[in-house]
Amino acid sequence: MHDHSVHVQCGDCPIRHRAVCARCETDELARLEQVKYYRSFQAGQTIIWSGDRMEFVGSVVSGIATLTQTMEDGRRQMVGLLLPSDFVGRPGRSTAAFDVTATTDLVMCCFRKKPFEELMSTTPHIAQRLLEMTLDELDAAREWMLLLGRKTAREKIASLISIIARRDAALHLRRASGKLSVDLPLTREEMADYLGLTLETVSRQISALKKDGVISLEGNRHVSIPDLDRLLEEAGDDSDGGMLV
Amino acid sequence: MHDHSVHVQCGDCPIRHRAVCARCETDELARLEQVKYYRSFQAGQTIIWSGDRMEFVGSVVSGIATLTQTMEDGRRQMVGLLLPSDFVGRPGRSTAAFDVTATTDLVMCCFRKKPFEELMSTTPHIAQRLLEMTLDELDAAREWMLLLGRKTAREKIASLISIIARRDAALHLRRASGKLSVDLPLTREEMADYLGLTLETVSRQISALKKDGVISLEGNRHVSIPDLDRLLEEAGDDSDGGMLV
DNA sequence: CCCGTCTCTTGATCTGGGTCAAGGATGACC
DNA sequence: GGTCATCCTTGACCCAGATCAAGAGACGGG
Repeated sequence: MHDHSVHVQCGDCPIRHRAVCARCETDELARLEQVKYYRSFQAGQTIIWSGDRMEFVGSVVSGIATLTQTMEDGRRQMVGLLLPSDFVGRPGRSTAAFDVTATTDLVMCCFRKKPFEELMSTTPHIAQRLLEMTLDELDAAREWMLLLGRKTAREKIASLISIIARRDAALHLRRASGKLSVDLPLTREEMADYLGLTLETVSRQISALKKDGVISLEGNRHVSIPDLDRLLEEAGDDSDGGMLV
Repeated sequence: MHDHSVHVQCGDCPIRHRAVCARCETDELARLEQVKYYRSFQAGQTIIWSGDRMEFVGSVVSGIATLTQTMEDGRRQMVGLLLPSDFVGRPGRSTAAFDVTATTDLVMCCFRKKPFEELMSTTPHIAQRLLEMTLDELDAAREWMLLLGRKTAREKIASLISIIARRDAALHLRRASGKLSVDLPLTREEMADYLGLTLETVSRQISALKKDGVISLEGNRHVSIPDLDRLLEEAGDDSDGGMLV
């Protein structure tokens, strides 16, 4: 017999806590537990190729993965950035529509798709939670579309930094810890793929923001933000209120 | 007592057929029927402003609506194009994230949000169908991101025409009717907002595609496509197979 | 039929970001 | 500490698409 409270805590598997377990019942958990497994990937390794048959869904436990789309001539656009606790996979679809790649070493908590779908069809909470998560992703994708279609290179960079800062803050529940700083988990090239720019332009605009005192760098990947409002203004977002800190 | 078969047909209300009724039961339909109502909008009228409280969900019965986002300085990006049978609204959210505007005269079939959500929580099929629709939208948004971030103006125009042709074909179940032709339901400016371009560039690229024989125009809004494969090639999509015709 | 309003086209010019090219840092490994 | 590979920066130049501007259709209303 499973101990309910242990399962609600979910150990090192965020999906069960965040996506599935909120108001779970013991036997559902037991069934989930039976089909759950972990997979590790090395930095740079492709997890799923676009068009592949997908036989699992899951969530990121640690590390970072990206969702990208590539044209025949090599032009590449990132269409999703997966941080720990983010969900991957589409119940009801048999093939992947995009490449999923680990950009750092990565651990995922996976569920075989069939049993997961069966569970979903018998447990309304799961479908509802997934719907909520998918709607969040859709909103994020639409903000991203504004960025890609209408923002300048400088605004794109400022937006990316504030997006990462926000997700970071949400993830670590870090509160008003004085100075705000973020580690960029992406190379310049990955940022370029995220933003629809070239890596040279990314580099130039980061240098420009640094020169203008909007951000400062310690090493290539660590950014401090002396004035968050200033950064948000540079990002061209309409007032974002107290999302951060 | 409701006649089940009538409700499965759904009369003039596509949501009930497409989103809700697939495997419905009589009493669910009766409950839905009680909270269902129609609203008409004139061309150009704003249906919902971003940030507004949203007290209904629904689907487009006839006409066309757009989802747009606008920056303070007026730069504008379309982030959704709603054709008949498309769903609007986010169960679980209280405020709208984007402006919804009728670009033609429009009829929507609406459901008050509260009862719809209650129905959703008691009827697994509804949440599952909505999840499926939302995943479709997310896929479309991600294709759109590739277009916005990486395609040239010419590719963007060719993509837009093929997207509209595809949706049109799906909608009207039109089969190999000889020559392929589409009505563009958008002004040049709306196309520009869709594609992240200016209206002048849209006009120029349409002229160029016409000059090169990829499309031909009858009037400003009606496009014929002599060679679909040629158009898809211009759009830069990797092989789309027999999605059309 | 004329008038005003929208929508669309086309031309001339400008510029943000792409492209090409050359190094400079950084860090892992021997 | 040296070597190699990866990542990043900066400069010079160019071009696709934006901007500014003028005018041509299309169309509904009086």
